[in-house]
Amino acid sequence: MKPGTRILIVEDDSSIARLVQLELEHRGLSVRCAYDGPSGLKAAGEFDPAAIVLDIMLPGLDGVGVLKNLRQRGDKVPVIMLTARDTPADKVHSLNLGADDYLTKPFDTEELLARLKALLRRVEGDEVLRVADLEVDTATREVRRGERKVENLTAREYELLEFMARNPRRVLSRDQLLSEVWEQEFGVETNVVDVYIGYLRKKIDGSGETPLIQTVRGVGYALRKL
Amino acid sequence: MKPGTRILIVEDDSSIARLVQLELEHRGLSVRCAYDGPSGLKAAGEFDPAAIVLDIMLPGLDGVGVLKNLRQRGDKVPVIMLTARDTPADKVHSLNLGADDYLTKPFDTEELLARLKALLRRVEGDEVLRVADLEVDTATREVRRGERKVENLTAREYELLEFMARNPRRVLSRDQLLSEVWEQEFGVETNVVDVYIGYLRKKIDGSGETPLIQTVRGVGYALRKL
DNA sequence: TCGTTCTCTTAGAGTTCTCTTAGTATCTGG
DNA sequence: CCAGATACTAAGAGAACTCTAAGAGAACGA
Repeated sequence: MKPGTRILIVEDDSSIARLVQLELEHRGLSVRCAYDGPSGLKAAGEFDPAAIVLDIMLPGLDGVGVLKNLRQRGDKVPVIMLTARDTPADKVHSLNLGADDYLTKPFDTEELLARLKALLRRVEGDEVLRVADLEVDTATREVRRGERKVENLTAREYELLEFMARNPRRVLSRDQLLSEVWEQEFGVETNVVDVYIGYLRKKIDGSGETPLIQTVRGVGYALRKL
Repeated sequence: MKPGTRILIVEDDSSIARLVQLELEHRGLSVRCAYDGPSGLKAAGEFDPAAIVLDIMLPGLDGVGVLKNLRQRGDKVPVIMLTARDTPADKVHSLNLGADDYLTKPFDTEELLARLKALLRRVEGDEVLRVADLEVDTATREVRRGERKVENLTAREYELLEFMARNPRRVLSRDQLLSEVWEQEFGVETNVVDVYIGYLRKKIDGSGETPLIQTVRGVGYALRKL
């Protein structure tokens, strides 16, 4: 998530809104809050957020109404819906019409963060990362090595590769990879990074090409031409 | 986290300060403590730390005041705030003032370490150290001597070279190198430094170039053009 | 539900690195 | 120029590191 990315929270319970705001700002995001449907809609226009966290239950105009309105005026901003546990099923289903994700209250802030992150990644990163003749299309998650298309990367393998491609040439320590790709605190004793590097090598470097994934003994790994 | 990185702890509870100090020093960091706001400010100026761990509650001048002062005089040193209770006002306040992260007491030392590490990584950046025609890229750990790329430096060799490149022209004693690169206490009887200087010379100075690694008889070694 | 795929752990083999030892070379002061 | 001090080098043992195969359990999809 790029620092300064704008997030709009539309939520009538101001203490929940506040909590979420603090957590997001802590991550470097720029946050604005609205406390009812109409002002939420207005803020969506003026603030031009990269994503919206939208409560279903709202005074004035409810979340579904806000969403419908947004889509009608052609706004494709990604939206995460917050639904109370007892929200009728048909309402939840109607989310499929235009929400990108939803969360049931009460929710874990970590959970919201994770989904937001995923959502933003889908939207903000339509870059193609290039390292030597390796291409990683972050929008479609397609990977090519020269002419050859690399198929069947699993989710974890892809994330590892993308992170490395975002930091080309740099030597990345196992701790760094663990915390960035696996979101584990460092100090955990595991060799899962080594194993996944092995998997990637089979798929990326495994067809007689000059290897791009380098081991830096005693430190970690780097993605680069030798 | 590079060994020898200077960290300043400003915390009035000396037992907490002590605990943190011990943990950090154990990781090879160089730590100084201050126990009130004004002396914290002073230490920030004199000690020139790479990061500051700053308690909000302090006698004399509180953490927010210290931070404000630092920023006013243009000091961009990264700061982690320690907040006693989970007071949102404090969080927001300090983050707005330019704190880089915060932790709520009581906190886990591991947690602090993790955040410190992340912070330093963000700041430390990718320097390229240069001594004469020798280049040491600390991000990629690539080393060049003029046009020639120096390959196959082992971890220890690289660390020694990087440390010397960070202290160019300075004569470094064996004890100094032992404690900074090997993290050994003084007085150990070993000639491992000599041996590694020898390895480095083969790889750095070994191809007919004018030698950069000088022996200073009776004292130690220096990295410099003669 | 059942079978498949994915993730992560474990453990052992092979490799590379580190550091010690011991012997040789070089320097310096007298 | 010699003797003692200091620095350098080669070789090897043991430790540390990395890679891989195999498999258990979780997650996923039909």
